[in-house]
Amino acid sequence: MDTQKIKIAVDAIVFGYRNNCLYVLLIKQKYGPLKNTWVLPGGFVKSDEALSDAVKRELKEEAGIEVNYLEQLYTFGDDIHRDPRFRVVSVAYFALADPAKFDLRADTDAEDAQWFPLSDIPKLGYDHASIIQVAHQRLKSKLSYQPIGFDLLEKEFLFSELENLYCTILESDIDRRNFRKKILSFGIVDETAKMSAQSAGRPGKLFRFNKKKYNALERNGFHFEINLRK
Amino acid sequence: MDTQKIKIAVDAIVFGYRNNCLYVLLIKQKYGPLKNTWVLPGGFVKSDEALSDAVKRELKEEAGIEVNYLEQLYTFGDDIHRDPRFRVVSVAYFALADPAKFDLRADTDAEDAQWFPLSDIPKLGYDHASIIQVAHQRLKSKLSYQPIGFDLLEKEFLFSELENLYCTILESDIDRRNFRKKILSFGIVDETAKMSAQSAGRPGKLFRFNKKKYNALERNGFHFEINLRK
DNA sequence: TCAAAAGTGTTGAGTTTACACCCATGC
DNA sequence: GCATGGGTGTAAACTCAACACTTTTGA
Repeated sequence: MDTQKIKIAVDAIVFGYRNNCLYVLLIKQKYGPLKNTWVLPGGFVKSDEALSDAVKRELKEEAGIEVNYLEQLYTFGDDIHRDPRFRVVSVAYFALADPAKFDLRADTDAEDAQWFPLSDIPKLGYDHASIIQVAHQRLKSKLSYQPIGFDLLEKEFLFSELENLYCTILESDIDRRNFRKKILSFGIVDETAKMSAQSAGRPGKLFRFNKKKYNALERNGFHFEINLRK
Repeated sequence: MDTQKIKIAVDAIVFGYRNNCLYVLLIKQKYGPLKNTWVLPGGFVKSDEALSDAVKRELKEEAGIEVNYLEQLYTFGDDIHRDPRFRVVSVAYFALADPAKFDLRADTDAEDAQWFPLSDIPKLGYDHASIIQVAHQRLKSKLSYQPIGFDLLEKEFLFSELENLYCTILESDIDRRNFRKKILSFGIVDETAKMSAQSAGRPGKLFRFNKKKYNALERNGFHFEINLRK
C-alpha cells in the first residue's frame, strides 16, 4: 500500500452540570493555526499510546481534569478537510464530570480552559460545534436508558437535584411523585442519614447512587429506563 | 508534535440472514503476514478518502458486495499490538445485507470470500473475533429499538420470516399473535397483494417494510420497540 | 405567619401478556 | 385426509399517568 498521510487525534466532549445548567469544557488553543480559538480538548495520539489513554492525558494536560465517565462517541473521518492543515481523523470521546471537578487549571498545553453553558458556546474551531451536537444527542438518549445522570451530580444529592437534571437536559416536565417512585423502585439509590444544608424550604434527605447494586441488577437482566413525555 | 506512526484501517462486520441462521461475511487474506487466514473484510484508508467510502470500496474489492445498511460501530485502538506489524487503529463498521446479496465473488483483493454461520466462525486473524462479538451485541440491541430486521430480509417477506429472525437473533421465544399485533400496530409494514410461493402449509401474505412511513412517524416522535422476554 | 422546597397515595387508562383453535394449501 | 404452516380475539395482570395537599424549615 502507498504511504498513508493521515493523522489520528482524539477529542473529548466533557459535560458538567451545576445550578440547573449544562456545561461543556472548552480550551483556548495556545499554538497552531487556530491559536486563541476555543476548541474541544484533545490532540494527537502518540504512536505507542492507547486511544483512551490519549484522551485522559490530553484532559489532564490541557485542563487538569479527571472525569467520572468516559466512553467512545464517534470517529469523525468522513470530511477530509475538517482540519485545514492536513487530513485528521478524530476519535471523539464522551465524558462526564461531577461538580467537584469544576475547578480547572489551564495547564501547559492550553492558553485557557473554561466551562461554557451548552446554550452559550462561542464560535469553535474545526468541526467541533457539530461534534458537540452529536455528544449532546448521546447525552440525552443515554440519560433515559442508563444511570449516567448520577455522574453529573455530587456523590450525595437531593432528589430534587436529580429531577432538575432530567428536566433540564431532556427539556421536559416531570411529575415529581412518579419520578421518585420510579427511581426508588429500581433500588439503586440509597438514602443516607444526612439532610441537605438547605438554603430555603424544608431540608431534604441526601441520596447516593449504589453502583454495586446497579451492576448486580444489570447482570440479572434489569434494564434502567426513564421515559419522559414531551 | 513528533511523527505519528499509526495507520488507519477500516473493517466491516456484515451480517446476513438466511434459513433461520445468522451469517457473517469473511474473507481469506491473499497477502501479508496472515495470508490464507480468515479475517473481516477491510483495509487501509487512502489519504484522500472518507472513512465510509473506504469501507464500501473494500467490500466491493474484496467480496463484490454492496450492503443495505452501514453504520460506524466502534474504533479499536486501545490495544497497541492488535496488528503484529505496526500500530493500526481500525474503525469498524456494522453492516447488513439481504439474501439477494448472498452471492459473493472474491475479487482482486481477497483469496476467497464466504458467509459463515455466526455459530461456526473459523479462527480469525488479529482481534477480529472480539470485534464480531461487539457487532453481534450491537445487532441484538438495535433489533429491539430500530427496524433494522427488515434489512436482513428480502424486500417482500412473510410474517413468519420476521418472527423467526427475531427469535433466532435474540434467542428468545415469541408469541406469534402478540408479535404480529405489535408490528402491525406501528403501521410501518404494508400488506402486498401477493402470497408466498410456499413449500408447505397454507400460503401467507407477503409484507413490505414502508420506510417512508417509518421516517415520517419517527420525525413525529414515534419510537420503534420490540421487547422480547427471556 | 409566610415563603420555599420536601414528602407522600390513589385511581383510571392504557399496555402487555397469556392462551388455543380454525383455515388454506399440497401431497 | 393429513401434515404443514398461516391467521385470528379476549380477558386478566400490570404499568403508567394524572392529580393536590401536608410538612418542615428559615426568615
